[in-house]
Amino acid sequence: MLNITRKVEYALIALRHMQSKSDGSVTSANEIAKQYGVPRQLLAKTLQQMVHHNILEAIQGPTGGYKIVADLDQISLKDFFEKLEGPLGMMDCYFDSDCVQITNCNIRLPIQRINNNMRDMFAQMSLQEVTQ
Amino acid sequence: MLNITRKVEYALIALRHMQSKSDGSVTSANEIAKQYGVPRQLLAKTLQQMVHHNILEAIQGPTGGYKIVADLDQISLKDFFEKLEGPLGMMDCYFDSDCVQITNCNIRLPIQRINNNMRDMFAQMSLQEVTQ
DNA sequence: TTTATATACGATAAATTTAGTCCTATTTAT
DNA sequence: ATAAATAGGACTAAATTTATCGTATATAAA
Repeated sequence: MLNITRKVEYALIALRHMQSKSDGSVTSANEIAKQYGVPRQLLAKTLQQMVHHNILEAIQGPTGGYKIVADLDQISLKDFFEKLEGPLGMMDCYFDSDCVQITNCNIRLPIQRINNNMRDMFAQMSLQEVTQ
Repeated sequence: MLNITRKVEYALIALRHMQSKSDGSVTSANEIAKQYGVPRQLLAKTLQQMVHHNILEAIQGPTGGYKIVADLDQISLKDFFEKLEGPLGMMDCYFDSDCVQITNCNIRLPIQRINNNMRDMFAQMSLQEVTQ
C-alpha cells in the first residue's frame, strides 16, 4: 500500500546514477538499463518525461544521452512525484470528482486531512535529499 | 499515486458512521451499503476484517450487525492501514525481496528514508483523529 | 419450527491500473 | 551511408484492485 511506481523508481535510479558522474558527461538510457537491469524503453520514456519537465537535458545522435540540468535541491519530492505521475493524493475525488456519492460521503474532510499531511511531508523533502 | 484503497475507504466510512450513533447500537453492512452506495459484500468483508482485528464486534442473526469495541485513539493510522492492507511501504523490496537487482540497486537506502518518514507520519496519527 | 435477515468466508470474475513492448521517425557523430 | 542515440504513438501483457457469486451458519421473531 502507498507504493511508488516503477516510473518513479527508474527515474530515481537514473538521477542517482547521473549524479555520481562528472558534471558535463552524458548518460544513455542503454547504459542505465544494462547496469541496473531495467527495461530500456520504459526507462527512456521516463527520462524523456524528465526532459519535458526541465530536470534533464537530452543530447541526440550517437554519443548522445541525458544529463541533469535542474537544481535538485530546488525540486520537492511532491513536485517530482507529480511531474511524473500526476496529482499526489490518497483519493481521486479531489481531482476528477465523478464520484456520485459526493453529497453523502462522510469521509471527504478526514481523508483530505491525511492527504494534506502527506503532501506537506513530500513538499518538505527535496529530490536532492533522496538522490544524494 | 499513493492512493488509499477502497477497502480502507469503506472501513473509514463505516467507522465514522458507527461513531455517529449511540454507543450500544448496532449497524448492519446493508445499512451502510445503502446509505453510502458502496458494494455490500465487499464492505462486509472489510467489516469482518475489522472484527478479526478487534476493532469491531459482530452480532449475528437478524437485528445483528457490527459495533465499535476498540479505542480508536489507541490505534495509529499506520496500524490501521497495515491491519487492512498489509505492510505500508513505498517499495516491496523491503518485504518480499525477490528483486534480483538488489546488489546493484542504488536507491534502496534513499527510498527507505522516504519510507520511514511516511511510516512515522502515519504512526503519529490516530484513527480517532480521522474518524471523529 | 419455519422464515427472514444477519454475519462468515472461500472462490472467482470483472475492471482498472501499471508495466512493458513494438514500431517508426528523427537526429547526428563517425 | 551507417550506426547509435533520442522521441513518441500504439498496443499488449501483467498485476493489482474491486466486485460478485455461492454457500454455510447464526438467531430473532412470527
